[in-house]
Amino acid sequence: MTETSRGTVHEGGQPGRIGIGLELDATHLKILEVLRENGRISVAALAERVGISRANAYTRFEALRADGAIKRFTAEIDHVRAGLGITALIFVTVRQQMWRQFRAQLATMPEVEYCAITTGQHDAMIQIRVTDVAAVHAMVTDRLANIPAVKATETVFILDEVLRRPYVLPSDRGPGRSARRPAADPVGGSGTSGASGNSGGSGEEVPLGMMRFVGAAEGRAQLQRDA
Amino acid sequence: MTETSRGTVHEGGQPGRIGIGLELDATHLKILEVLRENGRISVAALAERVGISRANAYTRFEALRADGAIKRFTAEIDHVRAGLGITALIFVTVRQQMWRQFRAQLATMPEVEYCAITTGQHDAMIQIRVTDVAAVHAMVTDRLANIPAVKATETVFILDEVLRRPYVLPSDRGPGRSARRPAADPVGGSGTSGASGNSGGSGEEVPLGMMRFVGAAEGRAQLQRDA
DNA sequence: GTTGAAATTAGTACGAA
DNA sequence: TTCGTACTAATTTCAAC
Repeated sequence: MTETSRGTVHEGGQPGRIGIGLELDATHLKILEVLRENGRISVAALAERVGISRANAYTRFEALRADGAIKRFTAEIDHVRAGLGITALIFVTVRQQMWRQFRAQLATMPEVEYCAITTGQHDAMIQIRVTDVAAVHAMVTDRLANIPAVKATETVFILDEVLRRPYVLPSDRGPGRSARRPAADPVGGSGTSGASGNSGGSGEEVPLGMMRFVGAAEGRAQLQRDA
Repeated sequence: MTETSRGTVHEGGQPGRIGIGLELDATHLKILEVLRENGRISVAALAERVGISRANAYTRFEALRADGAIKRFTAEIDHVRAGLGITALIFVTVRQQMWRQFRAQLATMPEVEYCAITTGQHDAMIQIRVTDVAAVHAMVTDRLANIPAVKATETVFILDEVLRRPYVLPSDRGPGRSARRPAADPVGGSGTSGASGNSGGSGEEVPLGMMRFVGAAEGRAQLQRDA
């Protein structure tokens, strides 16, 4: 995989605007912490739980929303009860120069809940939720296989979802740690963030160098525009 | 992998109570649809958008919540802005009979956002969010490798998150489709839901037979109790 | 960044269709 | 069941400090 998503696919969006839009302090993180566990809490109650005034809470709440630190509020639904009892992961190898088409096709598949571009053996991983096993088969052999951008797939079933946290926050690692300042990690010496000591663990491959990580916001915006 | 999560690990929870707790009709699904996109909408506004009375909306809203069809409300946070710019997937091979320990250890790792038990080459997939690449390395070699239950790992970086839908619903596939009644899938003939025609697609392995799919609710409850 | 008071809105209870 | 209305409690907004 050589061509990732950046630059080639994302023609929209200001290229310069990547970094800082709002300095998140400890109070902001505390707000996010509460909101992540109870997205329907009133701002008044939020203020009380965080320990700030109502007006302050409103200001910060709006700032976080406007800045994009809070993307949206959503309800977590029990897919089994909603009728989608089967979950599967499909690892896709994408033909070069066809990422745009691949993304466009993805947008037309409502059973896809999540899609990420990855390093490693495959190029992308998609997670689907469907009603029965036959639907997985149909998805892979009929819908995905018919996309020219898809070179190969590998499917795996999810037997159980052990854990899903509503979006991890840096404050989870311990109190008094501001965002944007990673602070010394619990390891020993390798604190030279970025492309520091890697490879050699338990068989992971970490091709450092041209890796431009994540940047989920842009990718998501792009796709949602197509959808 | 022989021992999945069911029966061995989940000692809590009523075994008989798996299925129906509430018949979801079209109105219920419509409510979920709205709530999934705007978890903070007022019940009054929800009623208007769904086309029912406020009183009815309150009743159904509470029913969905009590039944568990709505698990919780949460805020989607931009992890990059929150200071967690690196996302990685770690595929783990777990030593037999040690699932319980593996789960317990997972609960102590705040950087883990998601964990699912899978079929295929590996036994579990976990998704982590951290501040830098070094933290991934530390996670894999120090924390995971030191768990006896972990036999091997394989790490992959997420370069871009193309799509994340706030929980897929069956109604996404088309209007007028009730839950719990899959209806004929858009494929041709293989409508014999359950263990029907599989294998032979593009290289996926589907070991049917003893597969007991998903059941996410129980697993999650179990882990959250430990955390 | 905080407090307090007014206006609006949300949540509840009840009777009728 | 679902709807409509009236009542009560809470939240949001806006003001001055």
